[in-house]
Amino acid sequence: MGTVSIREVAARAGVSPGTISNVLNRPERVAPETRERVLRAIRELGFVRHGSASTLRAGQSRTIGLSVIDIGNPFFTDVAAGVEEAASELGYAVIFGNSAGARDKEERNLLVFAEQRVRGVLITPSDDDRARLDALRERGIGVVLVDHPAHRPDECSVAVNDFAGGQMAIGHLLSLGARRIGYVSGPRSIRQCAERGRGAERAVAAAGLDPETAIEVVEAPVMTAREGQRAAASLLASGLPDAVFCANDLLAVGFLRELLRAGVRVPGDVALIGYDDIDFAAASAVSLSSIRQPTHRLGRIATELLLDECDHPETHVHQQVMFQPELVVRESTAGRAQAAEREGA
Amino acid sequence: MGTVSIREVAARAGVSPGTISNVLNRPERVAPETRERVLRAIRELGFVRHGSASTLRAGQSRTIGLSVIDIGNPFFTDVAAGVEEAASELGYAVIFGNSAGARDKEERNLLVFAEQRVRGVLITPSDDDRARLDALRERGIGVVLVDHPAHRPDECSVAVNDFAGGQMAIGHLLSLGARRIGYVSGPRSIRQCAERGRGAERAVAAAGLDPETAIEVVEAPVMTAREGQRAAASLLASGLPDAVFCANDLLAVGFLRELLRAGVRVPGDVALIGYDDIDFAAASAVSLSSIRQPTHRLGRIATELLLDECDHPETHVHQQVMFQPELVVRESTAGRAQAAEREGA
DNA sequence: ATCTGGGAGTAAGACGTTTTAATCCGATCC
DNA sequence: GGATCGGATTAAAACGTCTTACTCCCAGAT
Repeated sequence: MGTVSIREVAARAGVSPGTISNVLNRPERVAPETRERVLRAIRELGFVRHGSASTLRAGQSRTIGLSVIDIGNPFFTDVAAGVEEAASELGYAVIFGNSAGARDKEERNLLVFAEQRVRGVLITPSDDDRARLDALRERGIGVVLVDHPAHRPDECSVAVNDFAGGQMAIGHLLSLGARRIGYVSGPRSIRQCAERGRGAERAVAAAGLDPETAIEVVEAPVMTAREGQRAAASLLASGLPDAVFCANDLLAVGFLRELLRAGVRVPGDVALIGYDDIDFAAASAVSLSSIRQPTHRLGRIATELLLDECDHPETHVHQQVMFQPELVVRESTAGRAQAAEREGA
Repeated sequence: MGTVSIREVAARAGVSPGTISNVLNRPERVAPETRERVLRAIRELGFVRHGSASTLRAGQSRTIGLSVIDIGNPFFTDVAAGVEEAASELGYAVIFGNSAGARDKEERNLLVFAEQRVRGVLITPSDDDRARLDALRERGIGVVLVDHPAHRPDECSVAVNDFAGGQMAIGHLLSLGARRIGYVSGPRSIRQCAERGRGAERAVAAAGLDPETAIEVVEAPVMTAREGQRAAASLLASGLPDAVFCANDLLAVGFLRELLRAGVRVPGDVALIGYDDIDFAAASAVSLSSIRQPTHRLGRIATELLLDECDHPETHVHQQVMFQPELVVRESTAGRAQAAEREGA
């Protein structure tokens, strides 16, 4: 087999196996010319360290696990890209699992992570059951929650303030003069959707309106463009509000399309705002206002927190990072003047 | 530490460690009631097999590596989802790396895979250098090319016929009566773009036209919606063709947007077709015709081929799977009658 | 009664690395 | 010149699992 061990490298360089290990892990303890000789031998023999042997003996690996709810969703894709980037820079490999929102698949992912003795786990939990995560921690595996604020002070989390995002979206629509507002939500069982909805209600109340009457909620079973279209159709039938807030951009894109096809002008007749600010938001027929989340950074920070927790447990302080989302105004909610200005540009 | 070894399970169940290993790996060799006793002990102690120890001793792991060019691209995301799904079903974990098209990052990914002693590697190579892949094979690590046809009979690959896709797209535009056609390409250095372009030329030639004059090529430096808009602006200035083929849907979406904003009717004035059939294709202002690729299946099949190669090297026959893409006609190229019919629906 | 065969389980030695304690050796100090 | 020190290196024992060869024991055949 083409598999070269540390022992053969040692023989070639005329030193003991322990020295090879030192060159690999604490090069400063090895005399420069010995080190050089060893590195040459490594190169010549094409030696690659056996990660499993290393993990076994050292008791800790250089891998982390990432379990997300839906890799097909651009939001999670961006997060994953951030994770991969940061992990790779810090010398860690990423084992990746898609839970698809299914509890048992999530559990399988965690089992695989435990078997691989990953250093830590990044997870967007699909429910509020923390027993499994605590079980991991007892095994010495760090856990950081992603896009899910921690309830407890003894765990790290990185999330974006969905409540504020909801407020922000509705505040913007109100500032345009809207008084009757539609909220196209995903399943309320999804924490993010519920939070955004609560934020929306708060904003309406703060403006002195009654949330019960000012907001009309449509709950879509899944957050896809198709469901957005369907929601639009149903609102078209029952009477359109002044403005609409969709719980994500996929819904908003579908919603927009149905409006345009029905001859409704956006933002003239109805103002529309989405959530996530995915790439397509800027590219749709009427460019879409949205609430931007720092997705890539979310992934990066989560990874850095996790590895800090793992590598420096004594100095590490648990943090519940909460990013603020950001309003991005485009044509779908631009005032007439702004719209005209943009058309000209 | 919360780490329970096979030995403690053995003590609890009153058997030897070897028997635990047998229960885990060849349960049929163990008497039913002993097996039951062992499984109970495993449950009670919360034992989780140490994957690294297992890999070290057995000489082979239950992980595969996946290196893609751009995880932000929905095409690769879908492929990755297919890979994860298949691997998970077959009991394998996926280590994931994003090469971002950079040679050195790709190399780093492969090094990590080699250190982890992955069973095999799925890779969309960013260039044609096969030396590194052959080096992996010499180490006993299987390799399957993804979205890249193999040049040699001794390796597996899974790809989609880009040449045929280009032909198909242009054939469709020609059948609508188009005679001057624009091709908005990505960088020609990307194999897929070049192939689709070659297919386009062939289709034009087959129709008795001169590719040189019938096709106007615009080469975008990156394949984003923004670049699509820019390409549209430049064609608007220099005179629009009858129909346009974009090398992917991101370009097409941007292109479409710019046309609509300029008051050009689609498909009335210009017919437009994209490539990939991403979710948004159906949801854009004028729903977009496109060339669909079986992305998810691409990932699945690649994984299955890889694991077949790894698990049954003696019976495995190398395959170069070439999927055929599929034309999806929507409004952006629909004939007037079809368009009217769809509006009604 | 002895032998044979086979099913069930065990003992012990790898796998390749890391790490601890020990060794070696030349330089420095008194 | 002997003792001491400290840097560089080594020997050897782990880490947890799998696997090979072996033992044990009982059922069935002779």
